[in-house]
Amino acid sequence: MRTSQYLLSTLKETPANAEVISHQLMLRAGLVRNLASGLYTWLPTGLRVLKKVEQIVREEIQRAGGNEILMPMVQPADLWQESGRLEDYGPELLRINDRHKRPFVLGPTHEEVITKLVANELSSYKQLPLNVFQIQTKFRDEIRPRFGVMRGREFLMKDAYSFHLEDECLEKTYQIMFDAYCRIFERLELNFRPVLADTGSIGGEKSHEFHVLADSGEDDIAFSDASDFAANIEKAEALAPTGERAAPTQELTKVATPNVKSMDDLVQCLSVDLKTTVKTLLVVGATTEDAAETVVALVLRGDHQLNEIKAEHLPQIASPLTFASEEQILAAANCNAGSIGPVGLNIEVIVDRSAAHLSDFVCGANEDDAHLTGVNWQRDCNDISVHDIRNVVAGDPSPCGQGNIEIKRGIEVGHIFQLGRKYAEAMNCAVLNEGGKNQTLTMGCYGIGVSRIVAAAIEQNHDKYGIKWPKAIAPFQVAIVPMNMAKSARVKETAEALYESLNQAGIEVLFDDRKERPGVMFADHELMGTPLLLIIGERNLDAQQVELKNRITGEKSLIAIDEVMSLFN
RNA sequence: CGGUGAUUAGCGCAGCUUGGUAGCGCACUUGGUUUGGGUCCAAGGGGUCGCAAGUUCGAAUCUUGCAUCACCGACCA
Repeated sequence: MRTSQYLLSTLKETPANAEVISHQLMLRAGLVRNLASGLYTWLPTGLRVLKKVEQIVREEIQRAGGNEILMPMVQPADLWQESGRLEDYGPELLRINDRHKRPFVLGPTHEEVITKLVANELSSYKQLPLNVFQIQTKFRDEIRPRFGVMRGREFLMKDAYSFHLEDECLEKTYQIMFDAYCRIFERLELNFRPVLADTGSIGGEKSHEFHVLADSGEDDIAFSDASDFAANIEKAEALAPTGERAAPTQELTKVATPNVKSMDDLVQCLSVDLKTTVKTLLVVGATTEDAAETVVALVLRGDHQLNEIKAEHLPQIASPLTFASEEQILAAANCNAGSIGPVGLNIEVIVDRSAAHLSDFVCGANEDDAHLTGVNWQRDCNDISVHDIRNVVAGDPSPCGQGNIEIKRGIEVGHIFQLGRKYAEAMNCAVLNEGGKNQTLTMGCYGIGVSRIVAAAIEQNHDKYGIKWPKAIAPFQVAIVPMNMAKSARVKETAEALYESLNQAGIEVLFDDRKERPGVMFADHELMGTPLLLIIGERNLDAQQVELKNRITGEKSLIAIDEVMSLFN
């Protein structure tokens, strides 16, 4: 490709509304352009990268036994009615009507469509297991699209689905896909980790996320510093403190704490360690039939954070987790949010394991501007249940039993689930088993965010000059950069000849035939991240040499023109 | 959806407080100059100042409403 024929749209200045580095560089290097919130056009350079990621994903999923298909992006709402997700999925699901006013949705995922298809196509256990996938545009009407293509509303995703008669078989395919995912991210040369994950709205039993480690990531990942253990913080278990709880030594005392609204205020006011206090949060309880909305108290040590996922998994608590309103708080605790405590509270009290291990602690008195000190479980507050409801923090013992927790940020680029029979049951997806009886299938589902990977790769591979593509996904393998070609016939001749040979050899080469100054060309190629530059100038032509510059290492060397082609063998 | 902020040329911004009919840098076009790291000189083109209403002799500027975009929270590949 010659730059004179190429849509090379680089920007010198950073667009104002791009926050993270990958978004800035994708705009500056001319990979994408914004159309509307969360919607992006892929320009030639970006599309080249996207296609390469897509191809690597395709090859590895095929190697793992996947059959590629392509399902419509527009799906009848009826199907979603059938699975129950028309209501469950919420406003992220974009609903549309056709000209006959028939309801459709824009597919955010394809469990319904594929399950329906398989239900129709398969009739015997002999056809199992089956693994099918597609690489398709998805639409999710995200509440807040951000960070460019990292969280767009429209995005490219590889989604695979496997079907099995028995759970053991699903388990096997799950492992095969797990391995395929590892190979994919290895080929992409990304620094990634598989982590234990919550199954979220898709539902199911076992689940791993694949995260690319980067500070700009939106998820916190908990690692053990002594083993392979890694889990999304949503999922990472906070172990109960070891040893017996210390016996009470203090009297229960009410102290005045005027204007104390937050934990910080409390620590200031009473000069106590945050770790010897507890905070009490009121949330809406699970609604029972014909009963009014109830309120449940959650008690955490002052320095800990509530893990909303863990909390909403408890049967006593409404899902999604909802905090109690001011009126509900007043009604349940007789005070405002800053002074709630578990002592004498007339509602269900759920205490975190760490908070439950405290003795002689400080808490709200259920009376404005007052707290209790010297509080002790059992003696002062008895009717409680203890659960793990907090986020792990760095330094906690790892739940795997080895080492301590470290926390890093990650970008979720893949997610695999063992779905079980949820969709197969809803969509009536069954085959005849060996005994000639109808048997509902069990399913796995496996996603990869193809467009998100492009952004994630940049987050991990850039410097102050621009993108440093991993070789496997660079838009071009090499760029020819001639110095002052307009004035030097020799330079032009050499550049044209090299371009011709590289093209002949099927190497993706970008020939910078613009009439630009060298600095402009260097800057553009560095921004775009082409791994190799062939710099052709009068300076080295007498010796029949050209200069080779490696974008990744920054190394420069001279190479005989005759040797150039051998670089690509 | 809640909180915050923005919207003036393709991009980045100034002008708004104190109303008088729009400017800077980059990019673009033409001519010259320069040619191994974003040259320099000169001349040019390009703007319904997000939209609508109001106040006023007069609105980018003041008022009100709306829209869009972004940031912080809940969602997720």
